[in-house]
Amino acid sequence: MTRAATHGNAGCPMPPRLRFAPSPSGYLHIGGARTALFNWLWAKKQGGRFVLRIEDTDQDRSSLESVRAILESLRWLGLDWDEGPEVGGDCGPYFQSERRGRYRQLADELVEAGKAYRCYATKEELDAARAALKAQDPKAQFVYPGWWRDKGPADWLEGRPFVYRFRTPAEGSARFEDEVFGVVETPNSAQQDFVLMRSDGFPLYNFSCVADDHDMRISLVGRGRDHLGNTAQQVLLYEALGWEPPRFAHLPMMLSPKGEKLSKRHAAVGVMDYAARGMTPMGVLNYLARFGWSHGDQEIFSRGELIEAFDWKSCGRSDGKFDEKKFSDVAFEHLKEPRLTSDEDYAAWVRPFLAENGLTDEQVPEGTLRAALPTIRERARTLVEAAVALDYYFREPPVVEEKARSKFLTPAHAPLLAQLRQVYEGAPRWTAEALEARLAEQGLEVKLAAQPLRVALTGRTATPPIFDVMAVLGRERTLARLGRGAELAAG
RNA sequence: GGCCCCAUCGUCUAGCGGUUAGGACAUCGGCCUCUCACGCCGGUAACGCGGGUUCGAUUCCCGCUGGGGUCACCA
Repeated sequence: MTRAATHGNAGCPMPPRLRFAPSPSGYLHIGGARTALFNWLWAKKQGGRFVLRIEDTDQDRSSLESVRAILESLRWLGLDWDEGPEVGGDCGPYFQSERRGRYRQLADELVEAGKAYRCYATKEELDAARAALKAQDPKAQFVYPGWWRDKGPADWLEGRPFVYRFRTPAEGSARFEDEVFGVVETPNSAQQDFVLMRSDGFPLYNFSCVADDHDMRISLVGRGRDHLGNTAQQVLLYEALGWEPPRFAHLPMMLSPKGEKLSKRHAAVGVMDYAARGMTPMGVLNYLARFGWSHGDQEIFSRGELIEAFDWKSCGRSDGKFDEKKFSDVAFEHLKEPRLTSDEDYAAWVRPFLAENGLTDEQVPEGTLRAALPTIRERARTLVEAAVALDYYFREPPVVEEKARSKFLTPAHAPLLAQLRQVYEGAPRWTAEALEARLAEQGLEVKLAAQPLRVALTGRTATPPIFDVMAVLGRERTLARLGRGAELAAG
C-alpha cells in the first residue's frame, strides 16, 4: 500500500482521487495537458478516480467556448474523466461558478470562527494606498495595511460591498511535504491577508480550490510548479477549516525553447494544433510524459506502459525547455511502430487527412489502405505526410511530377516502359519478390528499370521499394499505369 | 525587493560516494540501397563557481553565481 493510497483519518486504504482543474480561458495547451496526463496516469495506475473540474470563477476570462475546446482536447488525448462535465458524479456540480453558495457558507464560517474577516476597503482606496507607497519608494512592495483586520460585526458597513480576507496568523509557518519537491516550508510573515471572496461573490482561486478539493475528496493534487507558492496559503486554509490537506505533487515547468514561459507566441502550443499537424494522441502524450519524468533509459511508451511505469517519485525537479525536434521524433516513433499504432488505428487516424486532400472514403478501400500502410510507415513523420505518401495508391490517375516526367518519361524511355508492361502482363505471381525476380528472368536490370517504373506507377521519383508498391497496386492498375506511362513517355 | 524552488552534453534525461559519467533528440562522418526513408556503425559534446565533510565527491553540507516561480477583488 502506498502512502498516496491512504487517505482519511481511519487510515483505511481508499482508491486515490485526482483531478485536473483548468480555467476555461483558452484552449488546452501542452503544459496543461501534461498536468492532466500525470494525474490521469496515477489515477489509472492506482485504480483511483480522475475528476475534471472547471475553474470558471473569473467571469471576464472564462468562456463556454473554452470549456468545449478543453473537453475536446482531453477526449482527443484519451484522458477520460470519471467525474466532471458531461459525465456527472457524486461531488458535483463540477463548475465552480455553480458552487458559490458553498463558498459563501464557508467564508461566513471562517468569519464566525475569527479566521477571516470582512474588508470594506474599496478597490479605489487600495489603489490609492498602493500609488502613495510607490510614490515614496518605487521599489517597495505593497501589502494590505490591515485596515479591517481587527474590526468586528459592529463596524460592518451594511449594504456596502466587501471582500472576505483571511486573517493570516502572524506567527508560525505553513509546511507540507510535496511528492516531488519534498518538504516545503513558508513563514507566515511572508503572507499577507489574502482575499478569499471578491465583492461580487465569486471566490478567488486559493479559496475555491481548497473548498472543492476537500468537498470532492481529492487525495492528491498534481499541478504545475507555478502553484507551489499558493500551496502555503492553501495549507493555512485547510488548517483554519479544520480539514486534513490532500497530498501535493508539483511538476517542474515546461518553458519555451528560449527558457521563457510557454505561450501562444511560441509556435504551436495548443493540443489540437498537434492533432492538426498529424500527430497521434500517444505521440503527444509520450513526449509530455518524458518531460520532467523518466523511467531509466526508456524513451518510448505505449499507453499501458506509461500507466505501469509512472510514479511521482520519478519526476524531476528542474524546469525544462520544450524541444520541437524531439517531440516530432517521438510522435514519429509512434507512427512507425505497428506495436504502438496498429494498422487499424493508423488507417482510422489517416483517413481524415486523406479526405482533406480530396480523396473520399469510396476512393480509399480499407483493404488497399491497410496493405499500403507498411510501405509508408517509416517514411511519414506525421499523418499529414502519410496522406501525401499514400496519395498515388488511390488517386486515379496519379499526379505526375513534372521533374520526374522530364527525367524518366522521355521518348527514350518509351520502349522500356512498353517492354515492362509486356513483362508484367505475363507475370504468373503478383508478390513483391516474384515481381522483382521476374525482371532478372526477362533479362532486365533493376537498377535501370526502377526509376522509369517508379515514375510511371507513382508519378514520383521517391517512393517505397517499387515492387512493394506494385504488390499493393495489383496487376490491373499496375499494367494500366505502365501503359499510360509509356504513352506519356512517347509524348 | 520579500518568500519559495531549481542547477549533468545544444535539448530531454540516467546517475542515488569509487562509472572510460550512460541513453534519447539534434549535429557530423560512414555503411546499407531500385529512389526516398528506415536501420546499422562511429565521432563531437555535460557534472556552473568556491569552500567544507570524506581515504575518495557529479553525488552529502554551506556560500556564491545563474535561472525560474510567486507576491491582485487572475488562475
